[in-house]
Amino acid sequence: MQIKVAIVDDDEGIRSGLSALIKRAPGFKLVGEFANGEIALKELPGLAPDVVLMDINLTGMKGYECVRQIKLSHPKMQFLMLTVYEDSDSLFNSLRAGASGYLLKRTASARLLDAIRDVFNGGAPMTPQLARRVVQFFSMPATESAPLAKLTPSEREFLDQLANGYAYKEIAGRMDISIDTVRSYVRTVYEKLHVHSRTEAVVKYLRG
Amino acid sequence: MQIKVAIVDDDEGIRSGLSALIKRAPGFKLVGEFANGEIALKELPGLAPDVVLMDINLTGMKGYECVRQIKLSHPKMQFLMLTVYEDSDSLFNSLRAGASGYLLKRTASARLLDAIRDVFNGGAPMTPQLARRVVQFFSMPATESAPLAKLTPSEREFLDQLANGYAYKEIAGRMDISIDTVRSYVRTVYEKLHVHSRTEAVVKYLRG
DNA sequence: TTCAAAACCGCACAAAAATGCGGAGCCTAA
DNA sequence: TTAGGCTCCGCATTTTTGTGCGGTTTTGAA
Repeated sequence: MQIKVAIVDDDEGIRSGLSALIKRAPGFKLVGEFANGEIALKELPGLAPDVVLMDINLTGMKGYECVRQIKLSHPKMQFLMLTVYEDSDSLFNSLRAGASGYLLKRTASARLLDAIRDVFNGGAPMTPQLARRVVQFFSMPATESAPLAKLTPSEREFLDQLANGYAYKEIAGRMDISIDTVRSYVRTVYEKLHVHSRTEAVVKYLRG
Repeated sequence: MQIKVAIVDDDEGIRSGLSALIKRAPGFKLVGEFANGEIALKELPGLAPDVVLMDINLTGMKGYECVRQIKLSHPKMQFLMLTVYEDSDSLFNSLRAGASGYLLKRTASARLLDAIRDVFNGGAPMTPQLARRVVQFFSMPATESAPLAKLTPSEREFLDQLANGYAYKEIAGRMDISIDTVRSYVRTVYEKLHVHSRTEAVVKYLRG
C-alpha cells in the first residue's frame, strides 16, 4: 500500500524538487501540490493525503496555521514541517498546531523519505537538536526555584501518587507505609507547597 | 576523545551486559556502574560521566528521582533512560527530571551506542512511538481531548473552578448557584470524564 | 408540538480528606 | 554529643467529597 503525499510550499524550485522525489520513490504517491496555505486548506480534505509536507514560512497564511485548521476537521492527516531555520518559535507553534515532525529543507532525500514513512507509522521525526529542544521544554531546572525543590524524595514520590489519584490507603499500600504516615506526608507536603487541599497540591506539582 | 559512560541498573544481568558492551566499544569508556539510585547519587558526581544509562524502575529510589537530584547540581551530566515499558508516566516524569533520551531495554546494541553518541552531541534519542507521544503533548486542542469537548459551557466553568482548588461551597458562591447544583455538576462532569475523584478530573483537565 | 438537553435545586449517607495533637528511630552535619 | 531533618506511626475530630435518590424550569432543535 502506498503512502499518499501532498506538498505545500511557495517556492517553485523546492516544490518541483520534492515533487520529483516523491514521484519516483516506490511506495509513495503524490496526490497534490500547492503554492499557498489558502488553496491547500480547500483542496487537501478532498485529496485525503496520509502525509503532508508543509513549508513553515509560507507567504500569507503561515504553515502551522494551515495545519491547525485542517487538524480540527481531519485529525488523522499527518503533517511533516519543512523549514530552512531551526527556530524555536516555529517549532513550538507547529507542534501546538498538531504537526508530527519537523525537518530542515536541506535534509537528504533518502532521509526525507524515511521521515515520511516514520510519520506515517506513528513516529515523530525531527533533527536531534530540535528533539533536544523539545525535551528541554519539559525539564524545570531552568525555572527551578519552585517550592517543589524543597521536597524530600519520599515526599515527592508521595506527591506523585497523589497526582495519580490514589486514595490515602492505596498510596499506603503502594509505598508500603501506614496510612497515618501518609497523613503525615500530607501535612509536610502541604506545608511546603503552601496549599490546603489535594487539588491545589496536584496542580502545583503538574505545573512544575 | 572518549565518551565517559556510567550505568545504573539493579538487574545484575542487564548491568553486566551493558557494561561489556560499553567496555569493548571504541570511543566509549565505562567509569562506573551501580545497582541502585542511592549509591549512584553519591558516586556519580565524583566520576563525572558524560552520559549515564539509567534504569527507570529501580528498587527504592526511582530512576527519574535520581536524575532530578543530580541534575540540580550537575546540569551538564546527561541521562539516557532505559526501561522495559513504553509507559507515558515514566516518560514524562523522566523528561521533567531532565533526562535527555528514553529507550527500551530491548534496543539493539549498535542502536544504543548511537543513542549515547546522540545524547553526548546534544540530541534526544527516543523510540518513534515515544517521540510521537511527546509531540502530541503539545497539540491537545485538536487531536486528543475527546472527553473534555463533550462538556457544556457551565460544566467547563465548574471544572475550571475545581482545578483552582475551590471547595464546593466556594464554587457555589463564585458561580452563584447552590451547593447542590455544584454537586450535580460533579456527577455529570465525572461521568463524562470517566473519573471518580476530584484529583483525577483536574489532572485530565490540565493535561487536555 | 414534542422531546432532549442543559441548568438548576434538594436531602441523606458513607467515604475520603484535612488537621490537631502526640510520639519513635535514624542519620548527618555542626 | 547535640540539634535538626527525614522517615515513620497513632488517634481523634471536623470538613469536604462522592454518590444514591429525587425534582423543576428553560431552551433549542426535530
